[in-house]
Amino acid sequence: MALSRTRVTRPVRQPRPAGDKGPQLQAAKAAQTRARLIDATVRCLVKHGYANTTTPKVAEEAGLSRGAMMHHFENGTALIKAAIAELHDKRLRAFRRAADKPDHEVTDLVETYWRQLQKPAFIAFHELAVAARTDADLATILKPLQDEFREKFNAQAEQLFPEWAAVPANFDLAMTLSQTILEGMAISLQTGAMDAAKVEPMLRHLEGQIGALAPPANP
Amino acid sequence: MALSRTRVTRPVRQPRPAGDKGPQLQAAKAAQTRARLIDATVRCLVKHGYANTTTPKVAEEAGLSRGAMMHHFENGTALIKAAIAELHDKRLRAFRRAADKPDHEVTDLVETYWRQLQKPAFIAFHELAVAARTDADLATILKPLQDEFREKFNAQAEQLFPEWAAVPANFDLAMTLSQTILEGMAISLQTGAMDAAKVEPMLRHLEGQIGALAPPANP
DNA sequence: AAAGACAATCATATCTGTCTTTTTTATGGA
DNA sequence: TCCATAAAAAAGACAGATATGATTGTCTTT
Repeated sequence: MALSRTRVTRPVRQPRPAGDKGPQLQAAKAAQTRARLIDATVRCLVKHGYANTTTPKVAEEAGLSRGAMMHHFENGTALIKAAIAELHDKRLRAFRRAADKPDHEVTDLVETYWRQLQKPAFIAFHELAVAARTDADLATILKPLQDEFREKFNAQAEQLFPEWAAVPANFDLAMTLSQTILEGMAISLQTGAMDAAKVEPMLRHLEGQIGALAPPANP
Repeated sequence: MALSRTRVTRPVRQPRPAGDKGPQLQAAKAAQTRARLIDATVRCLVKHGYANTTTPKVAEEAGLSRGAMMHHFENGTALIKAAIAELHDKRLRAFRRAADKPDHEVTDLVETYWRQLQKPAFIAFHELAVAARTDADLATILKPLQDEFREKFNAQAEQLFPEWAAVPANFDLAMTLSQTILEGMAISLQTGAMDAAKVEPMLRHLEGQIGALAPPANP
């Protein structure tokens, strides 16, 4: 896809004619079509990788003509931006949903996040992250979201397990350790750099580590 | 770069005229030029990523015309193959060199491998690994080398620290743990998914973990 | 009738592989 | 020793393929 260099000349956006209530039913259809295109983009990211996620492929995946696609997204960059926002929200929603369940064990966080990492959203996001390393424009979009995710991730955990507040250094280490190991394993599995048989022992070891870092239990 | 689909029709290569001893000095120059092109390829992988590592860019990076380049490598695929082989050898050589030094501490392995992961070779290799996820031809080339590297990596460690043979399960876990954490951190740093300040604590924690998994010391 | 949704086509740019031409280098005979 | 010549190295030119953004046209909804 390779984001086209940011334009300097901004196309003038026509202000809505005053008194225009705007369309009603077509708006719903348009939103649906946009969603379809965004979904198709994510699927393409997973199937073909960022570099081979081209506008014709996305259009075909969505079952639309390229022209129709360009009607909803003025260019490929806009489409990618929308897909990134959708992925980001999806990751946050999945995480929040998991946090809303009662009876949290510390190891639940590990299991939950590990399951999340198996889903397409993470694969797609990693594709984007790798591409962003050599694509400044993409990095500009992605970086704040990465930071926000990590921030909310930590905040969520902090709120879920308040007893860890007594050992902030341990908390920090446990979080970094979990993220590094789980994400590292997910990527290694994807790229074939790791044997799937080693996953289970690693998960158990990580859980043990977190237990060792945990503050003394309240009786 | 996107490897072109493997050709079925092989261009006929003219056999060397009988009795031809072949060039002597030019062979050296050719090898040097080939090396220059391979180096340029690796630099391009690091600078522009796999997807944007095009034959014109490599030629420019090497200070050669594209025609000259195609003289040494019949197509882009051949160039990538050569670069992969070079990267693989480089990683193995660096590792073997480190192993040849005397007085090994267990933590030396951690430090040594971590330093290796900072070098361009690993970045380039990861670019290839990610691309290989959605490029079957590239995967075919890469997979055996990844396996071989991991195999030799483990064999090297096994030979360097024979006392671990007493606790094979621990050895296995320590190796996987080290590889996952270190490679995971290296990637996270590259993709901006991790704060550089967290690296040191993680390294120390990993070293502590390895110490805990180690067999009882010989008095 | 006006605007939105969708489709088809066009012009441009870039990468790729192949082919042809020029320059350099090596080597054997005069 | 010197030069003629053939092979290697390097450069340049070309056509095919594909992606992109923009333009134009058609049908449907409001």
